[in-house]
Amino acid sequence: MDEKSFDIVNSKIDFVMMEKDILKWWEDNHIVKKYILKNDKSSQRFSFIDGPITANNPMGVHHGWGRTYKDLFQRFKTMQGFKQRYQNGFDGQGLWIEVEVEKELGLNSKRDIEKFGIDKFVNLCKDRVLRFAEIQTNQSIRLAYWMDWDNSYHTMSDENNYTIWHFLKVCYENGWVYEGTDVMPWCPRCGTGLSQHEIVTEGYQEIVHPGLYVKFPIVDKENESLLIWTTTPWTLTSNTFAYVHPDLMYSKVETKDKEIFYLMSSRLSELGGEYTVLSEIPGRSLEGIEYHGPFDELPIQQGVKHTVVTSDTVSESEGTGIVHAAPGAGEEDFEISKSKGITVIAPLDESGMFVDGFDWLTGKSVFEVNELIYKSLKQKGIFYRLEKYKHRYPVCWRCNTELVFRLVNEWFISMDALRSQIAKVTRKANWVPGFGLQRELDWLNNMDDWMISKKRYWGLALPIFKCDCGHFDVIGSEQELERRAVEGWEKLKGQSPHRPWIDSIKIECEKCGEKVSRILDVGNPWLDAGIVSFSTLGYRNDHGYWKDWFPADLISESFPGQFRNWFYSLLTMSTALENSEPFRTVFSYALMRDENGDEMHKSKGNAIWFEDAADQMGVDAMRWVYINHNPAANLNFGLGIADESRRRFIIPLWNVYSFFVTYANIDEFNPTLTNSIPLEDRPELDRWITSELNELIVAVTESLEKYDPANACRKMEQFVEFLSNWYVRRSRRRFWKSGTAGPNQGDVDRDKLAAYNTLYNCLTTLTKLLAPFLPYTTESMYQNLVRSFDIGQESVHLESYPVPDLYCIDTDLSASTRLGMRICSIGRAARSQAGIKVRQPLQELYVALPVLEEKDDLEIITPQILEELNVKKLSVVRDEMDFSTRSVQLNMSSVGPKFGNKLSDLKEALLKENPEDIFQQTRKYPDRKDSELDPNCKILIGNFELSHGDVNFTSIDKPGLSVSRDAGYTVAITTDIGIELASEGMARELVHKIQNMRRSAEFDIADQITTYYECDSQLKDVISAHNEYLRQETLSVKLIEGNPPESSYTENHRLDGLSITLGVKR
RNA sequence: GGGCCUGUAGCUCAGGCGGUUAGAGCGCAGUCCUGAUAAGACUGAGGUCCCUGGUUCGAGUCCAGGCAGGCCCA
Repeated sequence: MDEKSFDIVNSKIDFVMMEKDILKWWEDNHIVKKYILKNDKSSQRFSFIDGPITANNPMGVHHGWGRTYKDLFQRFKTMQGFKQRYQNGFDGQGLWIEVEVEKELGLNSKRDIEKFGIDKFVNLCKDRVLRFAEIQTNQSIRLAYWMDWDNSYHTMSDENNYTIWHFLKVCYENGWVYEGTDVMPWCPRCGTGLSQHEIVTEGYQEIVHPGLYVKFPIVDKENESLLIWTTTPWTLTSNTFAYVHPDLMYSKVETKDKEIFYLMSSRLSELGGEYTVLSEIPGRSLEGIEYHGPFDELPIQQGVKHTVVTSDTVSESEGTGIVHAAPGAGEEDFEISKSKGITVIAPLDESGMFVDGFDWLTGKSVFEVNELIYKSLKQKGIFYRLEKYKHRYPVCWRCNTELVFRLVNEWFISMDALRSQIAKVTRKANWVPGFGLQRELDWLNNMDDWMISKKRYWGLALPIFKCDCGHFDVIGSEQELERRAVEGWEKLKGQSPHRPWIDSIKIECEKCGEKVSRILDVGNPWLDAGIVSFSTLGYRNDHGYWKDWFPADLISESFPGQFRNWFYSLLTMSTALENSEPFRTVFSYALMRDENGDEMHKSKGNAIWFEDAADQMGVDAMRWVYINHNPAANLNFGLGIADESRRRFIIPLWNVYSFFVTYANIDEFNPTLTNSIPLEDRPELDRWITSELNELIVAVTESLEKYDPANACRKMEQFVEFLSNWYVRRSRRRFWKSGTAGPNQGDVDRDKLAAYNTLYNCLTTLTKLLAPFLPYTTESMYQNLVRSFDIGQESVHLESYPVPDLYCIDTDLSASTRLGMRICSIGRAARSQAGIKVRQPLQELYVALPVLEEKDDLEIITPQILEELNVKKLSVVRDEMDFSTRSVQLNMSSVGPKFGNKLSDLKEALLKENPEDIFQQTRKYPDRKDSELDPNCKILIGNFELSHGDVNFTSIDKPGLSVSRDAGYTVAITTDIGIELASEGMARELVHKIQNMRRSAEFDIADQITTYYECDSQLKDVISAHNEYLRQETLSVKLIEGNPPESSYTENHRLDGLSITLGVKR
């Protein structure tokens, strides 16, 4: 005899503790390793490429969201038998890391770093990355994110950097790499330019600047000036021209003080005092006018001729309509100066200090000169007016320093040749959600050339060697570097290809033979992440392997930002190298907010740390929240929502499981015995839930394959609701009743065994179906349900994903059951309306259906409705006149297409008819009261001829019944309770009381008892009439009249005003 | 200024092809259950489906134009 049984399931389980136990069990038994090797021999592959996580801080819950998706899809494919790589990535080069290390060291400028030592600094950056990579790894393991953690890639790895070199070499060979001068946003604190990517969104703040009005005296005209306006007084030092709109009108005005100003007619309100307009001219008439610059006395301004030019970029909405231009300090000014060939003065060094040639300003910071400039302007008599001006202005996204615009030399990849090609490649990928494609194309259209250089320390060493003769070279590999190195190779040997070690290398210029050094710039970090679909797959050294895994079947990241960052760099690099899409599907999702919908910020205190969340809500509850959410919408996340998901889904699931185990042990159910009941021999309730289960497998599999996991969650919640609130509830008595389901085949109750077979199948299938979603809960259930009997795989995560058995799907049964549930719901409403509780049996239930064909559906489910609603008889009412007055409606979906625009005439005609007459026209034998529907009937309404499907009948209830309606269904119950029914109701009430007493007396569920009663004769009659029933329901071997003995558990009760003393004894 | 997304119950959100009386969860009100029990179930009250116009016999759904919010880019 088999001694095995299920472990008792605690229905008040502490999920967090359970998860920690499971986690330890996985570790002790090396389950992750086995999972990763599970499909090693499989010929099917699924290539997921991980977007590297910045290893700079511990994970927050928002990382958990994205990583849950990554894990979900990989687990799903694993269970389906696909071989995968499971490689996680860490992003570790760049300014993010530098800034944190600077903070740790208390450094505050590039000079500080250089004094500290670039080599030490860079090593500390590497250390920091490794430190947080380890922390994030452990956090991810807690999330049950199953990756090959010993094989994570780092963007700072030699291979990653060298593969970027290769990419740059290809760009170079195509002539796409160039050094450009540009005026660009620059952070004086960090000493580096910011790329377009970095400031477009996060990088703006409302800042108050001076709004300064200055006179530019016109050469050779007494008292005549252009009036200009600027918010950056320091740029006046580098003014080389001014510009006006060619077509808009400008006014020449005279003030009280006899000064003459030129400014745009629509901006005259900028003038302080009274004035007279002398004349009006279009802007182009001002073109060529020469004026005295505001800082002509500075050495750097010597020989600069200042003139007015035109440009249609001049705004009518601010300033004076005459724009002062300092092309060395303003983007737009620079563009215009380039096209007109005007002198450019670049005033600032990389820390924002004035360079030589600015006399008393030289060496002063751009942030400390405003007052001095006002003073100087006043001395020269050209200061006009100063006010405050509030506007959006770019700041450094890391340190919040106001950016300045600065003329710099930077390195770029030209996008002109690539742009349309990238767009083609972009269209080949499947974007989820769909609008992602449009977003990406939009970005590509607007994208300038890609600036790839940064004047910092920790990052990709750009392999560009630029000679004084003007020639530059790009090195494409470590071998090429070694071959070409004429100096410094020994300094790099044994080090990673980073600054400062690589800076010692010199090569020989191909053009002039001079020794050439590498430019000091490091690379844009999106190069680092964009190359991973090559570098991590052995593109350079194992091309066959790369071909096996490229392009990725899936990548997944949050979409804000990634269109212009990772998605963009992946697409660009893949297009340049292979003219191929780097991924087939990109699954992206929105932003996480706090529970109130506010942005999470560390400083605001509403950010949630991953560990706190895991320990408070449990990982599975978190995961369910994540997956259950529409990824395209922001997720408002918090403790409350996780609790809700646990209450709504995980606990009901657990309770069903706990219920099953409780009774399965009592009845010695053993899943390994071969005595299971064939499905076709099981009751329809079993066949129904099995049908639903198989439909669920179909739906969940489809949803995951379509990357719509939230829909899978909805379906599973619906199923568990069905399982718990219909299947188990309706089946309870089958589990309670006597007889076993165990090994003694002799007294096996077949109906009971069928119930166990069915529920067991539902639960074990669910654990597999849910394993990718809730890895802990399903493992805990699986170990008990399956492993307790030494069957199945070692872990649920080593199982195959369930495959539907389409043969089991019975849509008619499904429709019947749903109809039954609906009728019960309406019936309960009718009961509650009449104030009669379900325990009181009632005589009859009348049902009227909106569609007569549904009568067949109803028949199968009728016994269950009777039991559920506790009524003796159910009648389908065709003639609703028994309890109501008839009315008729048109069935629009069938009558619409038939009659089209004559429908309003038909409606009018219908109003004139008697609904009862119309009803009779649909009957086979109109003169007989219970006549059936005539399927071929013709209904005449006015001039219209309809068939029975074109109309629906409904009715209004009569007294004597309690009637309730919903969605076209009408249900009526009889409310008369005769003596018989009342007695039966009281018997039920007694059962209920005795069962409560069993509990209070702390008897075991299966204990047989003796029950004593002492009461008046009316109740005695009830008890004797229902003696058998009472004993069965309460497991009472004997039912004894008389006062309960001392040893029994005793209570006094009142039933319908009658008193009774009850005693129960084991 | 251009592009994209969103607008449905007090809150968070579902609503395949246009079709009879628009759904769920939470919250609220009331009731039940007590052999899944620090759970659970049921019933009820909540809707101008952002507005206007159009197409159609029929629009939450399709089209156009607004309004509001969000995102992306000038």
